[in-house]
Amino acid sequence: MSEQKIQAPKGVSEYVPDRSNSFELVRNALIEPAKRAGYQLIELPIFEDTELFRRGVGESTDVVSKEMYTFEDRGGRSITLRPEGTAGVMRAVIEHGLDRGQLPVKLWYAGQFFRAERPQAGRYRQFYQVGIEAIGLDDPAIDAEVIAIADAGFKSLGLSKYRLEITSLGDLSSRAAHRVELLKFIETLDLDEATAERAKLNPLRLFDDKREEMKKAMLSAPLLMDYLNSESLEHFKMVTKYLDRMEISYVLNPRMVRGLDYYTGTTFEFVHELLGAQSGIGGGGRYDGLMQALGGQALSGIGFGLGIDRVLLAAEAEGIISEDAFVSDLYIIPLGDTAKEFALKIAKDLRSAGKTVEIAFGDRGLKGSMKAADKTGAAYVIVLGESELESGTVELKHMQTGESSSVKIASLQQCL
RNA sequence: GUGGACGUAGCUCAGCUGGUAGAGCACCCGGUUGUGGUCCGGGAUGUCGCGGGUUCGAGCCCCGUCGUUCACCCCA
Repeated sequence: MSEQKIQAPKGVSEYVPDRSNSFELVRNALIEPAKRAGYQLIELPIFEDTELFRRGVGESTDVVSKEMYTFEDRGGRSITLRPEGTAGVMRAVIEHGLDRGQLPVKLWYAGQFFRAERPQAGRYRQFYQVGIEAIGLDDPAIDAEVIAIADAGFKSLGLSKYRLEITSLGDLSSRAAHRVELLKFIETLDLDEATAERAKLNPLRLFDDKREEMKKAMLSAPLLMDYLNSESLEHFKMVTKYLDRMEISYVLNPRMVRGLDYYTGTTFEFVHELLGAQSGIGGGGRYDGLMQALGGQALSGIGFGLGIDRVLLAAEAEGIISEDAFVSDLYIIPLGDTAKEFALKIAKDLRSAGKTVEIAFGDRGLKGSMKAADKTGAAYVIVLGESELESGTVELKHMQTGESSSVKIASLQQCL
């Protein structure tokens, strides 16, 4: 009688071999450009005080109002599994006084995030992101560089079927002016109950409605872009100028909507063409009031979050990723117990010299072991038997050509 | 949260109008005793997601449940 199988919780994304190789490749590719731009790792807890997200992300957002994994810990504290990265980073920056040194503070992170949504292709309850934050200066050149870093990650993977959309959400005064006009406009529309409810929470949301009739109705809606004050407009123009200079192509999307309340000014999104409804592979923007809202000084910041799961899906959709990432330099087949002892020792020494070495375990016979060696894709194979142990010499077989040569065990390292 | 589709060996799937399960790939063993990828032969494998119900009898019908998937919503 076997026990009932336990399944993974609903909607989590898991990566097991061989696909995990692709996952690792994607994650590292997305991190690398940030490191090269001088960003440093910040490793943070996966759960935080619930209040952090209420204040940081915004009470009115869907993320906070209905998608958080919140629970009480044993001390009666309200804890929430992080639904996004920026709020936690800001909390840590303030708590550790990182903003007291030279600005901007430049940080990167990678890890899993949690949102209790209905799962769908590219949308999971536990998902992975790589993100960066540049805090403390509102130089538009930083905005451009942040965008360039994200773009470089996608490009290094070979992605091409995506586009960068950017806009500016302006500063608080620009937004307030626009909001008045937008609300006036929305009043003239005949909305169903659910849509009216959404409009109440965030009128900008209506720009994102997928229904044709709504798209049409919103065509004549007042655009935030047209309400930017001179400062905001100037900042945005500089950002696009820098992007042009770096030859990063983008499309202006004055109807872009973001789901987190803290965004101000420069805002962007990377959209992939081959993905389904969940086509955003990354996005981010500037946030002016966030640090202050969390009890820190009034510094601005900008950052992005890139979805590793979705970038992997996109890379697979473009057919630019292969799973066979792991290949050993040498595969050792020991015949007999004494040989096994030597195999372990040889493998250990070669590994500490930087070689990737595998051993055939389980006494399965030479033929089976050769098959196993073949499957791992190892470059070379040696068989360790009595005669080899006596002579201290092995036949080093190159698997692709099938040719082999006699090599002293002591000098294996130089031959791999 | 709302609506639709789906859930059979590790994987991809077949299974006619209900009669207690199959293919391909993968896996293991062997093809004269120490050398792989091809070929040939042999083999193991499933509480047909789970729980109820209808029926003489259910993988096929009904209900529930869990999960997957697609769209909405939202977003990475």
